[in-house]
Amino acid sequence: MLDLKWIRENPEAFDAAMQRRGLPPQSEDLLKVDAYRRSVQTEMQELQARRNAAAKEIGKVKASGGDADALIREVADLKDEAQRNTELERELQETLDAKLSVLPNILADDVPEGESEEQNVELRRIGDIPTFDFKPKEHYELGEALGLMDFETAAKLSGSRFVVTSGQIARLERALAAFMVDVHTLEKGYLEVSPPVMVRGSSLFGTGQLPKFEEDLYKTGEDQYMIPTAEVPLTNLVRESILGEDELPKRLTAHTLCFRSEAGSAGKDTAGMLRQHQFAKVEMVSITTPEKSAEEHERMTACAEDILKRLGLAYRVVVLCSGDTGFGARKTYDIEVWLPGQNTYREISSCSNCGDFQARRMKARYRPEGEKGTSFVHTLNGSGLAVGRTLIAVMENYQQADGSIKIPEALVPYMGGMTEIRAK
RNA sequence: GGAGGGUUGGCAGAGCGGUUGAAUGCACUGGUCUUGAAAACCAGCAAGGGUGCAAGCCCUUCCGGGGUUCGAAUCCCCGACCCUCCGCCA
Repeated sequence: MLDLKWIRENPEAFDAAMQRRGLPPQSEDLLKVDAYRRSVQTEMQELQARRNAAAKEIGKVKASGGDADALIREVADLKDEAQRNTELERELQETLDAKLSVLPNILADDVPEGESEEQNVELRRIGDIPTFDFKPKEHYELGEALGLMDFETAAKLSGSRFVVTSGQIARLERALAAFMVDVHTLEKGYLEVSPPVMVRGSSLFGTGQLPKFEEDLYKTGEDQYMIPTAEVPLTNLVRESILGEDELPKRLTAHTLCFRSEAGSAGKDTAGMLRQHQFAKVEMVSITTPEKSAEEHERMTACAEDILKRLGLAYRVVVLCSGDTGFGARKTYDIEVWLPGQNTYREISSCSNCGDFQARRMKARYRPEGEKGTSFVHTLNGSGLAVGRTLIAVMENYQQADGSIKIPEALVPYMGGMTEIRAK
């Protein structure tokens, strides 16, 4: 949510910011409603003040045994007027909220201009792309040949975009998640959290998935949804709270399942387990001060990168351009891992600095040391990493000519000492 | 699912329908004292919003929404959540 006061004071900057998002200028429309709302509010407050004063007066008169009838009649009139005013004010407030809640975050100054992912800017490539003296297969070919990955049965059970893994592939996925969480908690200072994977609408509003992106979510009840990412419960952990500056930064990580309806991506990545309705992800969330959030963004991205480095996977980091940056983010780094089977880089992590955008929506504040009052915290989130996609990457990058898969060294302890997966 | 109890400021915890935005304690901030610190003592300390150059003034908020009343944290109704007991159950 954007700061209306800021829009009021910087209408041109606001319109320019929206233009970067491909949206028409709308400060005029917004501020018109805002000005009207405030005039109604001021009027209402004056009525209220008069009513309060009269009510107190009545109390005094009555206490001293006087006759307060005239005053009582006057207040009754004020009340009707105030009622109508309140109604109008509420309508205007709702209009304003509806408009504000679908406006995307203001992009950071250093986000490159561009319309689509084509204009994302590559920042660095790390690791050596592996070479094969045979044609590398895609993960699902490998998995099916091993008899440990079954899409047809999954479709029978659940429909398209599901998979059943088994045996050492299932174990490998579990090992990956455990490895990631261990690195983040034992080495990077994140607190492991096991949050609910079903949340209320208000939580989704807080992180920005609602009201705009409801069709991407699975709804399980009147006001209950499956989470599309653990960013939602983790970030909402601080909703409606006022933290001490000494509690920041808060670094949280969780290994959870995520659920996405993938509405609108029909026909995209239909083969294999690249794009599923249900997938595992290790998520990182940081709650920081405004001064520290940019630095924290780099740190978080480095934490995600470190997982790839330790798995010996080649990757590149891109900064998303203005047209590709998500609704709630000021700036986003995508990490793309090399997939030999596809002969290309594919997204495996996305690290975003949301600034105070989510904090404003969920009223998450802190007390800056040495200052009076409170400020909104900054929130960041990043995958560290998408577990299913990491499984894909390991399978494809560590495949051997006979269809077996070597286990990356870092994972061997998590695989009970096993060094490769091969068909029996 | 059935019965009852609860939800008050950063936390704990009072609160008769009428100057209660809310006692008290803790925490926090400033000061006195001290070589320094601790302790003790004194003082300050809710959030959001409107208006104003400013000082300030005003409004809202005691889980949320309705209602009663001249006036509600206090009374009534609905909802959410929490707790206890019973039933069912992974």
